[in-house]
Amino acid sequence: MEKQTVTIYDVAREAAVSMATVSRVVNGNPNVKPATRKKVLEVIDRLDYRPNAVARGLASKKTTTVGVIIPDVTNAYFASLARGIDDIAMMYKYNIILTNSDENGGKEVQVLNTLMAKQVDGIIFMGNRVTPELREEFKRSKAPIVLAGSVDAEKSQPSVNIDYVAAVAEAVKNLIDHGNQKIAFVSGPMDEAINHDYRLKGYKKALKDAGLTYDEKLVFETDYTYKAGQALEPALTAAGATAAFVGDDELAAGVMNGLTDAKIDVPGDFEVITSNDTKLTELVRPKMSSITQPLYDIGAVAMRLLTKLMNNETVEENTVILPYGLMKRSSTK
Amino acid sequence: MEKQTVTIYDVAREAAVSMATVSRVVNGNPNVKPATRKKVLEVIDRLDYRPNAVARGLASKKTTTVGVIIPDVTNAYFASLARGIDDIAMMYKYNIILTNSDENGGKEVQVLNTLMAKQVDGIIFMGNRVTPELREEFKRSKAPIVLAGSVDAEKSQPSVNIDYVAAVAEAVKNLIDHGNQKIAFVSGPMDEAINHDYRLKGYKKALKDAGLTYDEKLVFETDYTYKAGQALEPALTAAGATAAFVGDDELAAGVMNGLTDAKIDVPGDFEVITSNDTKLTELVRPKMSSITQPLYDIGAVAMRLLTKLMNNETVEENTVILPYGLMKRSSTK
DNA sequence: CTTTGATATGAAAGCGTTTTCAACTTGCGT
DNA sequence: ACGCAAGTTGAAAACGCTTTCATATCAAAG
Repeated sequence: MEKQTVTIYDVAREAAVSMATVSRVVNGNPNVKPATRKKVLEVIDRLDYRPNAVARGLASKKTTTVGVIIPDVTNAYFASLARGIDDIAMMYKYNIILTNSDENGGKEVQVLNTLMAKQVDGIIFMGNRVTPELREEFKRSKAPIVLAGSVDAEKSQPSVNIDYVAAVAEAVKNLIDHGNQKIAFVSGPMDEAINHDYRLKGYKKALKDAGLTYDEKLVFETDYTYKAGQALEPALTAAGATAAFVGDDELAAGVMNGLTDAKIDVPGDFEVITSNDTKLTELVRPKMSSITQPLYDIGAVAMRLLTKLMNNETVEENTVILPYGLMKRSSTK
Repeated sequence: MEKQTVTIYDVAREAAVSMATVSRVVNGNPNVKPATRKKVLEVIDRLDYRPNAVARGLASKKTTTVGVIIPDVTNAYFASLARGIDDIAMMYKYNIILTNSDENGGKEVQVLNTLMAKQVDGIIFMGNRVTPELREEFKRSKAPIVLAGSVDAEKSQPSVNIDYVAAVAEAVKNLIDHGNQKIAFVSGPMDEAINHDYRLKGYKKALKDAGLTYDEKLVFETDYTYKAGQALEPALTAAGATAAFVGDDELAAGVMNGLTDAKIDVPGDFEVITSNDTKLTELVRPKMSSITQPLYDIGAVAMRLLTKLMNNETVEENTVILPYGLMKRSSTK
């Protein structure tokens, strides 16, 4: 009793027209006499005909599906972008194939290949470690690819981001203005372009602008986890830091709570400012000051840009920079 | 200069074999002489041939793609499930089409239809408001559907969950054991089966078991947002509650912070216990006691179950109940 | 009534695979 | 040398749609 599928052929027969005509009414082609359109529509309704998107994809070479490579959906920052992406995708009648990469180069290459095999019309990539192999695969792709909230030092692809170096510089300057001389730079893996080539640069710039000297001992490289942040307290104190810029909100919550647990008052004795302005910043006490980013919009704009690219529209600027801000909450003075 | 795609036909020609043979080696069919397999493999490598999954899907009627309907990726609870789903999917060579529904019935029906149009091999549904129309669509689907971390009062579909009523009952009992007489039940929308038919039942059961009477005034229905929780403090105090069971972690963080901001000591003057055991419970101060759920596993097991269903394997039990626990942290005595 | 330029329609060729079925080889036992 | 089963291969028919191109149809113009 396998459920029977009704095809365009069945509709054509019942409506006494050709497949071509059925196809036309299904696709809203205007070259159909209203009377026959009505007739076909009735049959479609009666038979409950639903076009097979796979067959459609094969015939038209368009799948109305885009691939999205995300480090980890469980990360609030990327999840927000993903939401923006999906909403705009839906608005333009696309669906999203979502895959977690864990920023693992091998997995990324593999995933990219299966996405291409599935003939996605475009790809949105999130992740800050664009390896040469990956860049090679990007080039090979016939589907346009845009980076969202992610940078590639080589700028090999269209992308949408904020100005990370300016944002970080401003955040750090803020800390400096509060009288801090020893400001820690707490970062995720340094082999990620965003940390090494952008945030760190912003950090150094702020230091330099203020006449402070850069001290490697104030740079702390860890992974993006709450635990890692929490465990950082002894090292932070030992280094004599009185403030910290942190590259991820969950990580920042960790360092803040670690500090607090060690009876160090935030922001009284130690200020911390974070980067992503996810919901988390408001949930935690004290609330965390943060660089603000239009998270949802980064995703949304990236997807919008992708639709243009898929549509072969000429696009004025391939790398779009969205505005950032600084939100003072309670983890800074 | 449109990039040229190489097809199975090209490979066949170059290797001087038939398409059928190429297809066999690509699909690992053993009925191929090692020598010709080698020859074909070489050509595939030389031409960089990549099978077109869409054509494959049309011919084989399998897309190795499953649809996932999620209320909101931005919600930590569902995001965790999604991660479990994707990992297992990848393990079984499936991809995920992810769509946010906002638990909106109309959107859900529509999304379900496009998923079916795309010929997904199966569907995982998250959402606790299974409307009759939706149930109707479920039935119509030829692809198996399993609910993950979501209940349908009618139990119309395979699903994986924890025993919500027992879990909530235990959590509330815990509060009662601490001497609380007036325990608030803070819940998301009551038209969601999980709230009305499960959690509330558990709440009432615990009350009854302890000889306490159920008081509607202690039931607070809101939406699942931090703000909503935070705004609840006056009402909570007015009702004379000294403890609360909350149905969502972000919501719980809101009520806790609202209480704290109003100088009400948690857990000293007011205890709160939450439901989902997401990361959030650990980030917030005091850390929140919670029902623990194997979030990742709920997703993973749901996906695993789906693979069996898609494979027409006979499955012993269609509705699987995973174990829950109670984690005492610092928001309860 | 014929011509003409839209406007509607249909036939059929793909799209790139899988799969069925028949046919062809081999190796062996006798 | 013969017969046969097992192992290999290819031809061709799907799969369900879009799209091109030719053919009809039709209203208005001559």
